[in-house]
Amino acid sequence: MSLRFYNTLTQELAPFAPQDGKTVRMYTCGPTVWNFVHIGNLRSFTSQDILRRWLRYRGWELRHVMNLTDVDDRIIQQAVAAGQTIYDYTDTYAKAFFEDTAKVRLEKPEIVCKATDHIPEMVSLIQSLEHNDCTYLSEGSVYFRITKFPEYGKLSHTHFEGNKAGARVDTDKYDKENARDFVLWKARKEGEHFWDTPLGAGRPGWHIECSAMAMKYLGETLDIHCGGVDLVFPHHENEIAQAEAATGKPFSRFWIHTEHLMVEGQTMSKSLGNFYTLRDLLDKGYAPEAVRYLLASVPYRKQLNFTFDGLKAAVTAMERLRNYELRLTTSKFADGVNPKMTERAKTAIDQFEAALDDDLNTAEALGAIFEFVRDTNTAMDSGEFLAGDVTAARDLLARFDSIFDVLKPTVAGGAISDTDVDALIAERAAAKKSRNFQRSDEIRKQLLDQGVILEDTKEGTRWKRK
RNA sequence: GGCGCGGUAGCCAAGUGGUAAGGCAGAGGUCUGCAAAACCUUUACUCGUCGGUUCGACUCCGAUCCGCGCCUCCA
Repeated sequence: MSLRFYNTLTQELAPFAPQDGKTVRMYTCGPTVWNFVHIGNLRSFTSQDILRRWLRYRGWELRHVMNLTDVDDRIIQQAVAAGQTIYDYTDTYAKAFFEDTAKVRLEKPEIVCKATDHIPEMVSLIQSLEHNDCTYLSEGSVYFRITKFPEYGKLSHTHFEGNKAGARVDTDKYDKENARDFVLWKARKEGEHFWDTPLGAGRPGWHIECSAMAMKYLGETLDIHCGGVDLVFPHHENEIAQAEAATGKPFSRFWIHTEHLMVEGQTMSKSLGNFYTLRDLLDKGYAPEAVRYLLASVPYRKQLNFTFDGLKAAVTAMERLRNYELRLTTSKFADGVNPKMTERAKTAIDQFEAALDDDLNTAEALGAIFEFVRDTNTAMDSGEFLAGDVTAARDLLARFDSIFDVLKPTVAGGAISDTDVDALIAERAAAKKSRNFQRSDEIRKQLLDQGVILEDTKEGTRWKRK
């Protein structure tokens, strides 16, 4: 079976290939840079990172655009409260966003773009819509008239009633003709940041930035557009309306949405006290890779229930894989190649690839890896795993890690150097030889305090960082 | 009310018309100066509930209960 994804637009699993047969043009809705990234955000961004990596694994080139929303109501409020310009205010969080996402090893999209750098593009798109008679002016703001876009609702599969202007709503009482109409350009308000444009002084509505920037960098029809499920309506529905009413072409071929994350079975919210930023978790001592592992391990279309027990389980599971890699690289195996092992590795690769091809089934992909690990560990114990089998096993791990990226520990700055570790291990070996176990254990304890774990094996002592 | 996602062992979770992957936790064992690591055995006669279709369903159909999300800028 070929690579396929679930498309929100068609509500079906469909084979995927980029429209030009070469480069995937993908747009993901990035963060609103008004706060530190939380684990709910990170769930979405992690699933998009897995998608990125899998598309490349499958040989496609990638042109991935992600926006930073750096102007909206909250930002304006917060910036005013902090006595800063919106630029200074959002800069802090934009920087923090990339620091945080780098820690959980999210690849940076090929193009990252800020809303405030694309005001002319947005204005121009709104003008196209004006030209197509899809807009109207009300109290200085420009609105999109959804009656001009009959397909409105096709993404969220909603049939909106009462689309006839004035039929059910006394338009005189409202600034919109229809309750579902949405603002493209907001008239300037006293004390708010604004731009002087042909549309008048004001600032962009929420949705227009994505349509404008996506089309600027990716053309009128994207291959994939991603976001969290909460964005299906109204955000993505409105993006479609704006883009398609302007161009007359499909805005995106695939719409891929990540389900929400819950915390201890409940919606994550500040008021429930179960709201966690990545920084909160790292402050509690969890490795960023463990967070990544946990977020990646549940398929993206399933709600993920985040718990600290789950995070601890992720730590252990990840360590199991790292221990396996360590064993693979440090153990000595008898010469030769066991065809059974070669075959076993091939099966694992097939299963791994089939799982991810199937709408990024990460849980099943992990299952394939763990089964392989168990089987080959057993073979190592029994002596059936030979030196010539190491390459195939390492190749599988490399394929796995090119997607999951959790095997290499994050080494803190100022950590003890490899040579110092080796020197202490040598001293400990001497102590052990003279049966000075007190000194031997002392060294192990000392290294442990510095985040280094020693393991004695038949072939000598091996070590790893915590 | 409308739209959508889901209910599988203590927890997380895959799967499928043919008799329940994997991870974590638990129990017992092997190995071991100790500690790890690793392996073995063990933990769902059962897949929310009730009907139906079928030789056979957890998997298909119907009904029903429960959880979650969206339907006013929250990933």
